[in-house]
Amino acid sequence: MSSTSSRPRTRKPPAERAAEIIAAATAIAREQGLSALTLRAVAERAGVASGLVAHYQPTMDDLVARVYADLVDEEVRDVEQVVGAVADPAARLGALIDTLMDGEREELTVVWVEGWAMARRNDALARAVAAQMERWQTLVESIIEDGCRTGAFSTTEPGEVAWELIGMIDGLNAQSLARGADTTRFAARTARAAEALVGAAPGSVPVSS
Amino acid sequence: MSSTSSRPRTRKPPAERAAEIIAAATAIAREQGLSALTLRAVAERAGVASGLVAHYQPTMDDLVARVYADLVDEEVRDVEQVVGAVADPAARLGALIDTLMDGEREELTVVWVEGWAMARRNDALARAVAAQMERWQTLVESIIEDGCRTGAFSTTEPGEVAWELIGMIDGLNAQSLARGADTTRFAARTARAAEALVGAAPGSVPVSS
DNA sequence: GAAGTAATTGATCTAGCGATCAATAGGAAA
DNA sequence: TTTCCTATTGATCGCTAGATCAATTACTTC
Repeated sequence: MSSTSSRPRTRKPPAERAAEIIAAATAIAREQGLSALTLRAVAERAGVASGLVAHYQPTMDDLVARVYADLVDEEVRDVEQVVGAVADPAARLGALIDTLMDGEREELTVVWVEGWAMARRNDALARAVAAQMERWQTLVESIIEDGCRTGAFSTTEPGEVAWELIGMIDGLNAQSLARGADTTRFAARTARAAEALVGAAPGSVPVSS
Repeated sequence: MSSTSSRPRTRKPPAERAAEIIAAATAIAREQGLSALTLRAVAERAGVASGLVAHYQPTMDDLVARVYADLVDEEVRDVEQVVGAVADPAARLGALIDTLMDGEREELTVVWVEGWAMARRNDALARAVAAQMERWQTLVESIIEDGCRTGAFSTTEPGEVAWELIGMIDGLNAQSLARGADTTRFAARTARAAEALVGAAPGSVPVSS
């Protein structure tokens, strides 16, 4: 009667297994937020014993930071692509606002907000949050600089204005998360505010809504 | 040798004790955030057995929501007072931006951000967050309406603009929390954006920085 | 002064967390 | 085939969380 029903073992190359575990963690974070990332939840999702997760990710704090960085990195790349398809700086700024406020990013807003909150108790995550914010800032700053070069925009501090724009958009997304309201209807107004900040003519930054 | 060193009991009127417990919880939340609100931490702070906290606050979720509501309520009243001392609508809007971005409210920004994150797993807190956001919105909307009445502002949707302003300011405060950067230097720029949103003349909303 | 009410205590229960580790077994190398 | 390495397992440790409750005791009432 020694029917110890043990899980069938499948041995994989370490790199592959490690990738699977991170993929499982990323999927959980996307669906349920960073706070749902527990050792056991990730193990179950990956179809693996909890000890194996710990083997590949010695501390959960690091895994959370890694997943956060991966998710935001993916989003930044996505937005870079959307925005890169538009040539005119003003239109590009409009496309940025559009895509960041189209309501399709609520999953990532959860991650973003939880990142802010959890970073206070997780140093690795705090570093990841800071790093990803700077990626955003760099992206936005380059759009503003382009606009200044073509004369569409006019500001002496594109870097600071970029931070301000990011803060605004993040805040509006966080608010829509908390209120269950739609962000889309703020896009046009945000474009007007953005024009004031970058020194563009009123109405020159187009949004699709 | 029956020296069971038990805590000396002090019996108080239920209302007084309940108030003490809430005060202890509020102090912890202010200093360390909402996530530091544990049954035992509150009990220790209040100088009381853990069971007594549970006696007065049957669930921690409710206590967290209550503390959140109290803290934000206090802040709203404070801002109402600051802003109420200014007669001119444009100056009042400037005073609002000033006081919300003077960097003295980092403690409450932590509470605010944690509220967003924790509300997803705490229904009572979610309701409190929604309620407090509406208080802010009402406050800002009334300023905008005043400005429209005097002709200083011009917008057909003061309520929507109020939501937008709140989102912007919250986002910038959250950002400064995450980056460890100063919010103050964004105040002037935020005033420019606010002018665009409420339909005020550029430079008409004054900030002290 | 006695009796009763209820405020208060602290131990205890269940549940979940991250982390650790001896034991097991898959698969490559000899 | 046999040997060896290590990927993998699952039990377990220590800790903290919220919640529960019988026992205790301070205070009110009669």
